[in-house]
Amino acid sequence: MTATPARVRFAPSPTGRLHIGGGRTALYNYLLARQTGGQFILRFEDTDRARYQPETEKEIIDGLHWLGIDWDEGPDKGGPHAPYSQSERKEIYLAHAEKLIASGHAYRCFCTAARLAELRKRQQETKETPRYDGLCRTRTPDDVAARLAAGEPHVVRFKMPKTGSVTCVDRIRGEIVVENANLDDSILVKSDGWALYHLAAMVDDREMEITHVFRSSEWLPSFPLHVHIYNAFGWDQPEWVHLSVFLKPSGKGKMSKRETAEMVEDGQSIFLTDLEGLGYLPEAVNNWIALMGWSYDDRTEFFTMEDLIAKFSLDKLNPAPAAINFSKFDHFNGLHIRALDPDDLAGRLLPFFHRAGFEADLETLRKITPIIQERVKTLDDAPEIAGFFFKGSISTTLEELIPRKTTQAEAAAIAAGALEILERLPDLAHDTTDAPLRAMAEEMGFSAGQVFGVLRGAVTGQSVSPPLLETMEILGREVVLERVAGAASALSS
RNA sequence: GCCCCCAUCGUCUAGGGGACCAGGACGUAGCCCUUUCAAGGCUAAGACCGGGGUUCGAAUCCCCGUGGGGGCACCA
Repeated sequence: MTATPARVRFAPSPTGRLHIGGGRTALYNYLLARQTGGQFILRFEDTDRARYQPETEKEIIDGLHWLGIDWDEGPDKGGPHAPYSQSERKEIYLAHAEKLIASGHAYRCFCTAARLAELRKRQQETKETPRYDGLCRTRTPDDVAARLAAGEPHVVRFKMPKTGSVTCVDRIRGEIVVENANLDDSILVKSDGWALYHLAAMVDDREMEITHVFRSSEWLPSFPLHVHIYNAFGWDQPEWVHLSVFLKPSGKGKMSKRETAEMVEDGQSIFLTDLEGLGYLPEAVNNWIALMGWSYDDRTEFFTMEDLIAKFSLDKLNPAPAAINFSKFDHFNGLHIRALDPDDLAGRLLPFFHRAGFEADLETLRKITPIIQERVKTLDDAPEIAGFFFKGSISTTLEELIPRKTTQAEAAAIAAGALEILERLPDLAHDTTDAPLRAMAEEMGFSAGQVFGVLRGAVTGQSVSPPLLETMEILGREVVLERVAGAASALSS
């Protein structure tokens, strides 16, 4: 797909943790930039100094890097339109606000916060739509000058036309026509001199030559305002792309702060920087979130980053909100785990064994990985399944040593018989142990399952394990014989 | 209350007038494979929100209703 290079940006505000919704917005931006050979820009919208949380800037950067998303311009690496943090661009916004005032598209408003609160309260009581009543809209230049000279605090408001309508074009939804009479005189610059999103983001997108504005559909209500602002400056509109929001798994509304916190306690999370620790692969996260609101065709669902870059298309974006589906997430994680080169997987597994308290080494893990690769859904499953490989000794209960439909005496006979066979074999490679053990089962009148069951319990201490013969091969002769002997004596007592 | 958006299986979705008694995926159930557990294969149940139009013909286009979602800050 060839297109003109897109200049896109991900512009989070460092006021909270980065979740999968933001991750998806960043991903789509990134995909379009890489697909078209354009640029992807990271910008921090940190004009709200009260809600600013510096540590979330690092979290955003770490989260995006983990996903494999990198940017061409940003606060941490500069670029032709630096600075890339809005807190450093205050004067630019102020200058633009002045332009708007001069051209009659904005005005200074001296109403106090108290009056505004009072106004809003009254409007709510009379069930009117809460909005500014326009008191300062018609002040004379002399009046304004006098108040300015007196140092009266004021904000700058957009002078919304009272009549007519505005047509907003969204890439996903098409034309949205809104009556100007329904729109408010929104504040553009606060009394402390900081620009609000409405002004700052528009100015930055323009200055940074952004071609496609990806943002959450939560912005749809102020979309008309933003179109008006662009028009007031005489600028051409960018492509506006309003992404549908993510709904909680039940599909009933957005995830609340409290619910996301509860989720973390339950060992699940929508925060990017939690997902790594929970054993998810960034490849799976990308695949999963890319498909929430976007599709390729009627059957392809497995995508690598390269696939996504090649196949992403604005035309296939879906306007409807999507409920988060964690079981599908697990499914994708499994697919990507199985698609990994085993040595690569072993390297990713290592920290999970260490964290679970096992003194695992990469060399042994590389031997184990092929037999557990298709058994783990998340990386943190692995120590549970294969931790016994790194235990000096295992403790088994009689229950674990006796398979179903088998008596203790039978299990004891199996253990003793198997021990005898294994001791005589030159090595415990899985293809040398296979035939003798099966032959023994037949001679003794047991099913292979019974024999393997006893040995599984003896060797792994678990009733569920990776394939037994391969497991014994990796464990080694000494350990296997010791454990089987231990089981034989336990069973015969 | 007002404004805006959306509407296909439980969930994510394909579908853009006839190719659809609606396809795929997750999940669920069953079977096969099998030393356990997985993985894999096969099968099953499961949806076009309702009502009007337009049309020879509508899941697809239009209108109304209903339902769901989002927003109404000197937050973003």
